[in-house]
Amino acid sequence: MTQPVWDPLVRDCPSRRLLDRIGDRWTVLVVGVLADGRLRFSEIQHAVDGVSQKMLTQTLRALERDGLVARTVFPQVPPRVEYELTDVGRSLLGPLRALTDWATEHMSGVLDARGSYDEAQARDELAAH
Amino acid sequence: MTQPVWDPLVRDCPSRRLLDRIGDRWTVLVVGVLADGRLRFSEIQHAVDGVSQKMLTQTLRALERDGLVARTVFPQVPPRVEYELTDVGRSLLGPLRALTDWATEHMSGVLDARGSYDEAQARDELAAH
DNA sequence: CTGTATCCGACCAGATACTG
DNA sequence: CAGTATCTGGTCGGATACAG
Repeated sequence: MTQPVWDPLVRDCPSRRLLDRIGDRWTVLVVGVLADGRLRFSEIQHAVDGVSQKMLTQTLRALERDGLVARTVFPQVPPRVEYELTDVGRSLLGPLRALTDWATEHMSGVLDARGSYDEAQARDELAAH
Repeated sequence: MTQPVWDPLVRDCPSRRLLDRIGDRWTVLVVGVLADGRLRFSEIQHAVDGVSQKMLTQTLRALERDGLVARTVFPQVPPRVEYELTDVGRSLLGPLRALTDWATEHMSGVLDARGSYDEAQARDELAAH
């Protein structure tokens, strides 16, 4: 018996590229803050702590290109640009929430496991002398 | 109203670090091929197309450190090492499947959106001359 | 305010060679 | 078979300066 559920992931490049996008450092966070509604560029930057202007621009462009985020420019001075999730973008919220829920639930357990592993490593290194 | 669901993601570093791990290039694929059961190192490498020995080792070590994968060494010559998901590791399969299902379902739409966006870009660049 | 352009350091990942 | 060690090119991302 093979792994039918995972075949697309392993063999099929297109779906893997989608996962690559989700995997980057800021995409999930940006989609997250856009979950509630429209936001201006500066509002997103403020909400996603630590993101640089360059990275936020790149992330939003990629999301727009993939049709997950809609960009609206208001012809004003100074400029006003607002971003919001499209229907497709919103459809990603469910799966993403499943992941973050898992992370929240298992965070402490994983952190403990890391501690134990690192302790064991330290002991082994000492024993090597 | 704030974004209560996403606050942990944006502000809480530990849970973000968990997502960072999932976001790397090979973790999801390795967890995927281990979904069915125990596998040897070489079997995993064969199943996950394109992964180098170095990256597979690093990925498996990280998963072991986090308690998502169990590593069993058989004291033989030549060595035999088997990997399998722990209970925690298996608990990640559900959320992961939600994501891959989403990717499969929306793949073509996203690809179309990319094509349209790139076309529009090309037109704009031509119009600039 | 919302970008774009450029430079540069840090990290990632592949290739290769070697070991128990 | 299952790693470790090292080198190196490429990419990511931050800082800065500047533009519309």
